[in-house]
Amino acid sequence: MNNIISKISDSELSVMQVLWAYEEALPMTIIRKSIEETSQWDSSTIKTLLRRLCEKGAVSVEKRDVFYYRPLVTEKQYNDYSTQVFIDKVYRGSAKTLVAALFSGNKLKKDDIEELRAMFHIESEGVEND
Amino acid sequence: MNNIISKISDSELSVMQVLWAYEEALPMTIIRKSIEETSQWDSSTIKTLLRRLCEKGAVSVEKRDVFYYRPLVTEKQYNDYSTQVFIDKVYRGSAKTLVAALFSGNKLKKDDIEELRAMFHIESEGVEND
DNA sequence: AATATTAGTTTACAAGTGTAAACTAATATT
DNA sequence: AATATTAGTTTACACTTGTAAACTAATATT
Repeated sequence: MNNIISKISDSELSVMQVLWAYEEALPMTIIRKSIEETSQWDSSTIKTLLRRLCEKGAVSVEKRDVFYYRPLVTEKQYNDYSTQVFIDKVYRGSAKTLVAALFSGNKLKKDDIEELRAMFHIESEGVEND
Repeated sequence: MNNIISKISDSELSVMQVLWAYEEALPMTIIRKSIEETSQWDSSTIKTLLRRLCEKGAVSVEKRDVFYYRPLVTEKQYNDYSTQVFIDKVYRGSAKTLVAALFSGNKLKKDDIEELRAMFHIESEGVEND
């Protein structure tokens, strides 16, 4: 699975994100229209990306009247894995260092911090981890 | 600058990280020895990576008895920028969503959370941001 | 001095990526 | 029915990346 995830390229990810945004398998038409809203890729490009995603095992196709494409990797799986890879690469594995950097770089707004503090609070009272 | 950073590849990053780990410009000898501790790259590979980093403007060379290599991008610049790119790509720009995911995925240990809570606490009392 | 090691330069080369054109076959629109 | 649009397949092509070999020149070691 992680094997599959690590092969998804940035352009391919954009296509996956469209698939993740809907609940059901999608035909080209929908994918194309959805992507046209934010990018100017030729439909040819989208077709290539879908084909590559299928080859990599990240998407399956189902023949109905037309092909329907369905993600085989969930967004959470992708996000969790690629976050870990990113943290290992840039922050030598320390999630805490990353969060501290976000905080001191003002990437977290006051409201965000309130929310996170509440989360952290519940956790530190109710659960033991590590 | 960001332009330069976005061109640094993963392998090249490993070389940058060696340069960042020292204070002064470094000759090949040191770089090679330092990298040998953790990877089995041929010294040829390291030379190629250094050359590419110079071409990209991420490293400068200074001729003394032998060439000395010096990073032109700081680790903080790199980390900040690449973190932003990552968050934009995966978390649609929301640093808070990323932190929440780290938290609920147990990537933060109890001690980390304590530390971060303390950080957040000071901030939310002392400073207004956004 | 002869040999081994290393720095630096040039060349290589396959795999992956971004981006698409060119076809064919089906479907929709006038 | 003729034409336009679209889905799907095949082919393309330059650029980047990981990884190094081959060569030259300098330096160090025996």
